[in-house]
Amino acid sequence: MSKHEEIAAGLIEDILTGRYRVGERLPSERDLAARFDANRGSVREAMKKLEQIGLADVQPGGARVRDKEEASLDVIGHILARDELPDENLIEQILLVMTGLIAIAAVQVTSHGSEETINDLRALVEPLKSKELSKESHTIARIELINHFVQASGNLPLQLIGRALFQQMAPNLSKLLPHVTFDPSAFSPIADQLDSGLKTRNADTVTSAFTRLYEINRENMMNAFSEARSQLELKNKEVNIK
Amino acid sequence: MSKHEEIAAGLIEDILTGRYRVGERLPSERDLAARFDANRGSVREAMKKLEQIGLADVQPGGARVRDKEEASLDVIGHILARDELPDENLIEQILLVMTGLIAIAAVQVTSHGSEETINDLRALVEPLKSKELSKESHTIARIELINHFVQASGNLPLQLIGRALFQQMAPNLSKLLPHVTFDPSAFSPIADQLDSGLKTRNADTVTSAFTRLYEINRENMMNAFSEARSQLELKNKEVNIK
DNA sequence: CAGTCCAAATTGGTATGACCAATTAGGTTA
DNA sequence: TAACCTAATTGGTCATACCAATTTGGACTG
Repeated sequence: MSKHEEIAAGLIEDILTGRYRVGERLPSERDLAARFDANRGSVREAMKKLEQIGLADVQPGGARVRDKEEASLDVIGHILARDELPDENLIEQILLVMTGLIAIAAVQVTSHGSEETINDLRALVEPLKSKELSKESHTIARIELINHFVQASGNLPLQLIGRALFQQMAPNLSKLLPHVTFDPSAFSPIADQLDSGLKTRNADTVTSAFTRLYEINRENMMNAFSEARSQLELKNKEVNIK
Repeated sequence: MSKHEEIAAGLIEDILTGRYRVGERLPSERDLAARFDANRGSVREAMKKLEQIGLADVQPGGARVRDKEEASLDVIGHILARDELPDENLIEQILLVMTGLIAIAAVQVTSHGSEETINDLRALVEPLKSKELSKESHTIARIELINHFVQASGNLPLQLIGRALFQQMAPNLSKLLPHVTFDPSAFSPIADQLDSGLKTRNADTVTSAFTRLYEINRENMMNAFSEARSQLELKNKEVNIK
C-alpha cells in the first residue's frame, strides 16, 4: 500500500466514522503531512482521492468535509469495507437497485435485442436450470448472466452503474459468502421462467423472474448475515475469555 | 481552470476522441509535463483524475488507456461535453435509467414511506397540475419532485446514482433547453395520476405516471435535438459563406 | 533461428524546499 | 454594530533528486 493510499484510507476512515463532521474543515495539507509522516505531495494525492470520492471539497483556503449522500458512488465500497461485516441494509439496497437496473436491461434486450443476443442469454440461463450445480459454479453463472444482460442492453450508463455497483460490493461479500446456504432447486423454476421470457421476448416475464431471483438472494443474504453475526459473537466471547 | 485540470481535460479529450487507443500506453509523466509546459507534479494530479474517471490505469512502468465501458460513471459527463451538442442516444439512455431508478424509489416510498413523506411529495406534485406554469418553473418543479422521490427512498446507492446522473447531464443540457418546446397541459394529467398514486400508495400507478413522463420528456428532447441541429447547420453555412 | 535471461534505461512513487495566489481570520476603523 | 482592511494560513505550482518497479533491448543459449 503506497503512502498516499494509506493517507487516503486513514482520512476516509476518519470521515466515515464521524471524526470529522460534515462541513468541518480538514487539517491543512501541511499538518496532515506531519501527522502521517509523509510529504505534502503525497498528502495532496490523497486529498485528490478524497475529492474524487466526493467526501471532501478542496479549495484554496482549506478542504471541507462533504456529506456522504452528496458523494460519488465509490463511497459505497468504503462504507461496506468499514466494519468486519458489511452493512446489511446497504447490501439489501444495492441488490434492490441492481434488480431495478436489470429490469431496464430486460426491456431493452427483449424489445431491441438481436436474435443472437437472445440466444446468447438463453445459453447462459441453461446451466442454471440444473439442480446439481455447486454453490460456487451457480454463483458465477448467475453473475455471468446478469453481467451479460446489462452488457446486452447497450445502455452505457446502465453498464457503468452495474459495473460500479458490482465492483463496490463484490470484495466486501467475501466474508459473507461462506455463510450463504444454497438450494439450486429454488433457482431452477426461475431459470425456466427466464428462458421462456427470453424465447417469447416478454419483458414482464423476464423482469418478474429477476424479481423472484432478488427475493431469494435477499433471503439467502439475510440468513447469511445472522449466521455470520452469531459466529462473530462466539469468536468475540472466546477472545474475552482469553 | 487550474493547470492540472487543464492537463486532465486535454488528456480526456485525446482519449475519448481516440487519439490514444484502448490498451495503448500514454506518454510518460515527464513527456506530458513537457508537452503541457507544466511540472511533473501537476501532471501527476491530472493522471490521478484520469485514473479516478477510469480512463487510465497507471502503474510503475507506464499508464495505459482503459476502455470507456470499464470506466466510472463520471465519463458520461465528459462524453456529453465533447461535442457542440450532447450525444442524443446517450441522453435518451440516461433518461431511461433515471425512469428505472424512479420506479425503485416509487416502490420504496409507497410501501415504506411515512405519511409525512407522502404528503411532502404530493405537495410537490401540486404545482405540476397547473397548465399555466412557465417552461422554466415547470422544469425546476419536475426536477425538484424527482429529487425528492429519490431522496425519500432512503436508498443510498439510489441517491448517489441519481445525483451523479443528474450532475453529469445537467450542465450539458444548457445548449439544448432553449430548443425544447413545452406544453404544461400534457403534464397535467400525469400530475393527477401521480397524486392519486401517492394518495392510494399504489406503486404501479406512480411508476406508470413516471413512465408517461419519460415518454414526453423523451419526445420533447428529440424534437429539441432536431431543432438544435438544424439551427447549427444554418450557422455553419453562414460561416462557410463568410 | 527461436526462446530465455539478464542488465540498462525508463517510468511511476516519494521526498525536500520554495514561491505564488486565493482565501480566511482577526483586528481596526467608521 | 457593521464594514473594511491587513496579515496569516492554505491550496496550487514549480524545480530537483533519489528509489523501486517495470519495460525494453540485446546478449546468450538451445
